[in-house]
Formats: sequence, C-alpha cells, structure tokens
Amino acid sequence: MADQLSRVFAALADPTRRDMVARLTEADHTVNDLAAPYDVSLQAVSKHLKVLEEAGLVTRTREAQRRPVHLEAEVFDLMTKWIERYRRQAEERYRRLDDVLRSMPDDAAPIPPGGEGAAT
Amino acid sequence: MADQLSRVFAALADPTRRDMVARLTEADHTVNDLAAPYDVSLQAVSKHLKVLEEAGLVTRTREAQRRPVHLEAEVFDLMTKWIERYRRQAEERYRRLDDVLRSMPDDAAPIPPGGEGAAT
DNA sequence: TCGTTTGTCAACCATCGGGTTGACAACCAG
DNA sequence: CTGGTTGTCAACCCGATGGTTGACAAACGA
Repeated sequence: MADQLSRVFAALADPTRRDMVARLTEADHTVNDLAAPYDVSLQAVSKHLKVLEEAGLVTRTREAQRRPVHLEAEVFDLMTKWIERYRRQAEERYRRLDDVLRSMPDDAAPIPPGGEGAAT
Repeated sequence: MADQLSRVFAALADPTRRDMVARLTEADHTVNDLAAPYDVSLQAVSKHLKVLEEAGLVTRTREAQRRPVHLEAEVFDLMTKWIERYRRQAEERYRRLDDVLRSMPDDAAPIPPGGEGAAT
C-alpha cells in the first residue's frame, strides 16, 4: 500500500477512524480524550491514530506529556480530486449514452459482433 | 465492515480497483477486458469486481456468455457528502482560528471555544 | 453434439489489520 | 526521588484480504 491515496482511503474505511476525524474537525484532542467514547483499549486508539497519521490526515505534536492530535484537512483534497474527476467523467458518459438512446428510434443496429472488443 | 461507506472506502483503497473504476468511467467492460492490463489471474480480477460490486460501485449484468461490468456512479456521492461535510467543518474551524489569531493584538481575551461559531 | 470462450466457485496460502495485554518511556506534581 | 498521568512499543491472536491453482457452469460456434 505504497501510495498516499490508498492510505487515505484505507484509513477512512474504518468507522471508528471516521468518527475520530469527524470529532477532530471541531477541535484538537488528546489521545485519552479521543479514546473516551470507544469501547477499546487506549493502545488500539493509538494504533488508529498511527494509521491516520501515516495517511497524512492528522499530525501529533508534543505539549508537556500530552500529544494533541490535529487534523490536516488538505489531504481531503486528494480524495476529492480523484473522486470528482471520475464522477464527472462518468456523468459525462451517461449524458452521451442518453443521447445515443434518445437518437435510437426502434430498429437500431444490433451491435456488430466482434466490433466491441478492444475499445480505445 | 457492515456499512456501505466503509465498503466504498475500502474498495477504493486498492490501486488496481481504482484503476478499474477509472477505466469503467469511459465504457463498460467485460471481465477479461478489464483483466487484460493487470498481471494477475482472471480469478483475482473477478474477486476485485466482487468487492466493487458489494460496495455498490459496479453492477454485473448478463449478455450471452459475457458479464459486462457497469459503473454505478451514484455511490460516489456518498463519499463526497461525507468528505465535504467534514472538510467544510474543518475549514470553518481554521477560519475561526485565523480570526482569533488576527484579533489578538497583545492582550486579547482568550475567547472560549464553542461560543463563537455560528453558521456558514 | 462437442469444443471453446468466458467467468465463477472452492480450497489453500501468506500477509495485513484491528484487537488484546504487558512493559516502559516521558513528563509533571509531591 | 517517588508516584501518577499520558501515551507508545512489542508480542501475540484471529479474522479478512489478495493472491494462487483446479474444477466447473453457461453460452455460443462448429
């Protein structure tokens, strides 16, 4: 799982981590703070944070013996870009398909056999 | 991994599957067709498609002995909604933080968090 | 009917991911 | 220095995941 985009998607594939991210949009939190609502060990939460950190979604700084966790929202853009790019493309294609269907009266050509294969 | 959002994120955490999705935005493809560029067995590709299907990202119909794979782009909205919601919230927060910093000449009041906000 | 193409299912294997517990490091308060 | 708080690291367990190969089903083409 080398690339960051994969790490970001993977990080957000876990409901607990998504919830953490959600809470971090409101304020920074310490680890204990973050862990409170979940019924898992502190170590498990620490692991989750590591995943989020390696995905670039959060940073952990030092403040006395506490480790405030801070959300880095720029990474969202990475996803948004990817998603939007292909969503737009897909919609574009549906629009075209729609045109095709609309321009097909009744007895349209039944798709020549073998003509489909390669595609671009 | 019950919820769909998790399944969608998990499905897109794999580069091969993202590539498949990308190609499917241009046109439907058969399984063999989809598998061609990758250096894995057809069965492996079939598994990937199953993951994408269970995430609601694609549908597989029947057409003679072929199983054309079709992208279902609506699911993207699910992600986009989630991402945008928290991205916006995070940005909002940064804006507020920025205000705080800007409005702190020397001896400004500490400004209790949460009292600020308000919409938009 | 028989063979080919297309794709899935099943079994197996190695790795990864999320959880646990135990030990310990870093820091502050007494 | 001692003790409490905060958090990480290491080892371990187990289910999920991604890959393989082998068998087989479904549909066409001859």
